[in-house]
Amino acid sequence: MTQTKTKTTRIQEINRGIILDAALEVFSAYGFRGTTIDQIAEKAGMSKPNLLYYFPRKEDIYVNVLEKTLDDWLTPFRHIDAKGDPLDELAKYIIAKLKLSESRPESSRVFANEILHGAPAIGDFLQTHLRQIVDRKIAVIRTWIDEGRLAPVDPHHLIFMIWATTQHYADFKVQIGAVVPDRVEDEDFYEETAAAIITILFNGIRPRQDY
Amino acid sequence: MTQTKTKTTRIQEINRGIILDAALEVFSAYGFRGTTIDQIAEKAGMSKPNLLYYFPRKEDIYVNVLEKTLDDWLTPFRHIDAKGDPLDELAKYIIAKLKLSESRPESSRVFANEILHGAPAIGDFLQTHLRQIVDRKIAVIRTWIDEGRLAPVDPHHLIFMIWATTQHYADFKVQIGAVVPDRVEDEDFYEETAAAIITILFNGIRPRQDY
DNA sequence: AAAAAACTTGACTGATTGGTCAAAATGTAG
DNA sequence: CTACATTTTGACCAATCAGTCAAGTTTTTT
Repeated sequence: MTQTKTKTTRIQEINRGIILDAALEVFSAYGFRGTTIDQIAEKAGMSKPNLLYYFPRKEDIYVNVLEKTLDDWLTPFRHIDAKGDPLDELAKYIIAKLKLSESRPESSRVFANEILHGAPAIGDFLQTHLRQIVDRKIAVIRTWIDEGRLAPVDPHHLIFMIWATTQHYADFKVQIGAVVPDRVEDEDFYEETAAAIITILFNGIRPRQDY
Repeated sequence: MTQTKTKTTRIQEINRGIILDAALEVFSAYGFRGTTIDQIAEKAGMSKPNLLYYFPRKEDIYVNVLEKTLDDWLTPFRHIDAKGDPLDELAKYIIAKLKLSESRPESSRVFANEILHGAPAIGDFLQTHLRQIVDRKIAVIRTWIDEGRLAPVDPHHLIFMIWATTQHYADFKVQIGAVVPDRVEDEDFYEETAAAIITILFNGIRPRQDY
């Protein structure tokens, strides 16, 4: 067996982690081109050549960061459970994504930036893996609609709306902060946000008699 | 009167326009740092020094492009009319924004990219001008709600939801294309999208007896 | 038609930056 | 303790790129 040895040492594991954490912050703030290896190295507390010892190319760091963020991003989506109550499941999903937007906005931004620029690094992933997962959830939503447990809406656009809205609170935070400067710093802003979004999404904005 | 002469010639007007059009495309694809002046110059069909004759710094081009996109972006929002029917006005706004996402996605992307990276060039604008416009529309929405012509939802979050969703179709086009590859190329995809979004937003996704 | 103003560009320059290299320092296995 | 592998870094290189400059060409004015 010509096995390429891939023994990962303790130091390697630690340093790769440090580098990826530092890189996430820098990439999220400045984008791929706007980020310099020196910036990441400084934030990671090591020399540039040392960093390049762990990730030989700038792109390697970027791809690794992206893979991590993709996972963050998709995990709550995967957790949507066909057997659960439709509204509960979607509410849970929205809350989970908003919580992520709050706790790890950098992650969301790196992802958004990649898509915005045409997904040069993860285009393939989107067309294969993401599409597959989405197809599966689309089927779940259709079933819910067929069973009369959800209003008859277009599943794709429903998903896009939820993605867009939850993503927005991480990616456009600066804009939100400029428009509602007082509330955005509140401890419970994200809970208030979740409640507001869920209310609108569930009930719509058309006035009803029964209020 | 010490008047600085600002006589704009015909050639200046034409060339500035050509440059800004070219720059919009390049900035939207590669971001500020990712764009080189040479790229813009080539796309504009002129030499780099000539381009710099019209806009002395790279940032000048960028700021000018941003101002144009901001205008695109805000015009439909300004058109929301307090005297109109609430649902009609919001539907019109959604349709206008989606139409823009379709016809000028570059514009939307440059704007998104700027916000994503913390709005270094237009932060002030957001905190003053944008905030003012938004405050005014928030008041309109509150009035509509008080009059019982709109369900009692949080006006800020309603606006954010609409912004997020409509923006999404321009900014995340690659992702949408990966997930619904067949439909996205259709002539009437944007009309279908508008209809789906409006349905969800107006009626919500909670199933009702009266279907 | 001549002079002035506006426009255009080839050839540079200095700064930045992704990546290399060889040598030193540190860790580890026997 | 010793030999070997792993980790670390200062010094460096080549490419890229924002911006300059001086010399030319074209357009406008008189």
